[in-house]
Order: sequence, then structure tokens, then C-alpha cells
Amino acid sequence: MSGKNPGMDMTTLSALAEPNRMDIVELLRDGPLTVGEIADRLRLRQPQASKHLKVLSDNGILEVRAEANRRIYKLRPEPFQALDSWVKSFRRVMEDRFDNLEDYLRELQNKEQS
Amino acid sequence: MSGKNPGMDMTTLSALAEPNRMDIVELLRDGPLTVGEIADRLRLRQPQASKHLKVLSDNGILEVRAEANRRIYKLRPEPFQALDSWVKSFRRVMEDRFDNLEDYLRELQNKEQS
DNA sequence: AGGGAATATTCCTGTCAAGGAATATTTAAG
DNA sequence: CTTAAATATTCCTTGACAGGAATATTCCCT
Repeated sequence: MSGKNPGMDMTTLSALAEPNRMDIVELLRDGPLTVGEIADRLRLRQPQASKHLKVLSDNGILEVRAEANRRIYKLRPEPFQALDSWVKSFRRVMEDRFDNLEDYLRELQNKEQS
Repeated sequence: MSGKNPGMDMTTLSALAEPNRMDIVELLRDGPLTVGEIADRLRLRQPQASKHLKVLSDNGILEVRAEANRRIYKLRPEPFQALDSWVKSFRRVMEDRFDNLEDYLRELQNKEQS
């Protein structure tokens, strides 16, 4: 074993960490949309829209449904569920209480081994 | 105004979307640590550790406390709370129901125009 | 004051990803 | 079969960013 990052899927995060893709996700939150519609509303050129959509689908954030000429993209629930449970695992941090205690213990250790 | 991304702070995401920084965050989840300890446990060279720590602090993910020679980094709750409430705003997506509806309408449209 | 630990910073280099423009592909319609 | 719309793909260029190595800074200790 090699101490790899356990919890969260990195690719999900890096996919979302790009303004246009984040915009796409935000846009798709109230329903599936066509490439053209997406490009329109976000003022993107079609090729860039397609590229970003590809990244998002490749990472499982979106899924496509072909409908004749059009391709309809929509959000997939899984990544968000994953993200949700990952963040929840930080409740100790979010609620604070923990550092005062730990800090104190560490202080002690340091002082006595010097 | 220009339709900027409203909900989530992008910089938080991009800061986390890097393996070593994610590792640091995971490591710090059970307590504050020193630069040296972090570098050690993650097998990072000290300068890279410092750089990543800088990025994380600059984005408000970590906070530093100087203690003589050492600098002790620890997680800040705010970004996680923010991330949490952002993800929660996707509950409609996470619970599905919404696309079935839309899908169904689309299906109808198609069938009757064939 | 001087030496050594702990940490930060700088400079350099290579890699990768995003945008632009052009082009390929698929599909519907006449 | 030709054309046009919708989408995907390719090629190119540029900028951002991470790692490496060296160096600067800060602080403790004697």
C-alpha cells in the first residue's frame, strides 16, 4: 500500500475546479440541456462547450442521452452524493472542538522531549 | 453583471484538486501539525510542503499559528461548511426525481412527431 | 555573537490544460 | 444525394502550476 488519498475522488474535484465547468453544473441543476443551449446561455463557443462537457461526462458528473441530432446532458447524482459524504466526514472540523484538546497534548509532548 | 458563479468558491475547489494538498487536508483532519511532521508523513520535501501549505492557507483552508521555530497548521472549518451547504443545495439532483419528469415530456414530444 | 534547526522564498524547467480556429461526423430534411 | 444543423475532434499556441535545487529568513541555544 502507498498511502493514496482514500476518501474523495480527485478527478471530480478538478473537473469542478474550472469556472466554465462549474457554470455548466450550476446551469444543469434545474434540468437537462442540449449542447447548444448550454453554449448559448453561458456564452461559450460550441467546441469549448463540447470539450468541457466531455470532461464532465468522463468524470461521471454528467451523462448524455442522444436524441437525433442533439445530445442532452444532465447531472448524475453519484458524484454529489460522494462529495456530500466526504464533506460530512469533516464534521469534527466543522464543529470545531478538537483542536484545543489536541493542541494541548501536542504542546506537552514537545516541551518534554526538548 | 455577468452571470458569475454564485454558490461555491472556486479557489477552494482548485486548492483541493491537487493530490498532495488533498493528502495534507486528510492528514490534518485529526489535528494540527507542524510543517516538518507533514512533510515527513507525506514524504514531501520541505519546500514543496511549505508551498502547498501556503496555497491552502491563502485560500482559507488552513490557518497557521507560529510557535517559536515551528509553524503549526490546522484546518479551518469555514470552507468545509461552505462546501457542505453548496453540496446540499443539490439535494434535488442527489435524490433523482426531476429528470424522470423531464425525460417523460421529451419522450412524448418525440413519439408524436415521428 | 555564532551555529544550527525549522520554515519560507526564489529561480528554473517541464508538463498539462484551456482557448481559438478549422475540420470531421452524424443526422434530419428536401 | 445534397445540404444544413448540431455536435465532436484535431491541431496549435499560450499560460498556469508543480517539482527540484539552492538560498534566504527566523528563531533557539550556548
